[in-house]
Amino acid sequence: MSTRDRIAEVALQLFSERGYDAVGVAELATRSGSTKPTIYHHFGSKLGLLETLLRERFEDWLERLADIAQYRHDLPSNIYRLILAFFQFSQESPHFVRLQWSLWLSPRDSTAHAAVRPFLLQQHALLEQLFIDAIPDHGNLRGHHRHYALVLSGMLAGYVSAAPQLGQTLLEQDAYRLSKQFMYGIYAL
Amino acid sequence: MSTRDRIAEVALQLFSERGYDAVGVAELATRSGSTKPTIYHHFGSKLGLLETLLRERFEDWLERLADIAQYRHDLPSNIYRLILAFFQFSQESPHFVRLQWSLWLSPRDSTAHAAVRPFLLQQHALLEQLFIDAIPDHGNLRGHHRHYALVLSGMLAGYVSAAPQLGQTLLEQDAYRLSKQFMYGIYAL
DNA sequence: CCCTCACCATACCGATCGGTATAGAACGTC
DNA sequence: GACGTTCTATACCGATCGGTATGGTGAGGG
Repeated sequence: MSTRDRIAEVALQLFSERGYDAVGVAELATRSGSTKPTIYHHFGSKLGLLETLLRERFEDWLERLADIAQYRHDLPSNIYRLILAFFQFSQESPHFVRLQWSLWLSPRDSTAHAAVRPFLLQQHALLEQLFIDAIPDHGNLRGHHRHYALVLSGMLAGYVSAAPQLGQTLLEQDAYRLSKQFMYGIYAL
Repeated sequence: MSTRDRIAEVALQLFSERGYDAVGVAELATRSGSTKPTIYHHFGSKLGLLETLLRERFEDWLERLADIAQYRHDLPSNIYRLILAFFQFSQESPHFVRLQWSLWLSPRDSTAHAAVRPFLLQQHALLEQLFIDAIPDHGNLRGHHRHYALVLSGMLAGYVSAAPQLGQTLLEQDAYRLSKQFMYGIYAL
């Protein structure tokens, strides 16, 4: 693994564990077995490091997500597969997932929030679009696609981020339960 | 308003807007029309200021919440009133609510997260207890009280925090919709 | 052979960080 | 009138912050 990639990985881990502001460039250098000049050689600045990190990770993830969120006249299947994907992804890359959600709710005017914001808006837009596309088959979604997108991502953020803290693991069975719960919540309204 | 209270208020606002780490004590002093020595006189340290702030605000809020979350054999009413309370509270004290949720998902090992953690665990416990108490009347909650508490607080955190960012306002009608959606999600399982 | 590029090592920069020392002003209470 | 408490003002501390300067090594490609 290249020095560049080692730096990015260490940064991802430390940022997700202690927060962007609380981690100094000097520590990133030593922990990745590298030096400050090397970091600035590759990423230009501390913020550039964060942005690069997020961009590279989000590219793959948003591509995956776009496929899963593609409406195919079976909304329950979409919802289930979405939730499952988030669960699996947070087991593949727990640091990245934790970082993304923590930055999502992090203070509006923080440096770090500004860096994720565009990606999270894209992600949110994918969810909204799913609900918009499903309107012809599910009339009671009309006018409420934003509401449902918010609820879904809120549910996911809270569940995925907080569950590990409470000793709860993310199982397929939970994904199934969540999707059922969410869908029946739609049918009923 | 006393100097002490002005400091606390300014701190609450700045912490919620830019984050605990990103706000210096010097700025808190000037913005509250006071000085650093005064801040240290009242709160001992920057962290002490945050802790005091959270403790005082959470005392009232958790008391309110405990009353609302008291099970009275009408779970839908509990859920609706809980959601409504969160909506109203985030209009009364938007800074505090934003701060609390952002710290909830903030990195596990950050200084600031450690300061809210006990309060948020208390809050979570109130929700879990509600679902536990409702088991005799709603058998399908059995074994899943933690699941439902997580979903509810996740829904609330995401909705309350993200909605304003997307230009969505929090209306009573949304609270009603959320509670219905949540309850039907329970009935169905 | 030479140039570029990825990298290392050390040392430094000015600015800001959290926190304190010192000294004194305004205040109500005994 | 002495006293504790709540402040203000100024100046300072060592440590750490993000970022840079200098000077170099070693490998790959034209």
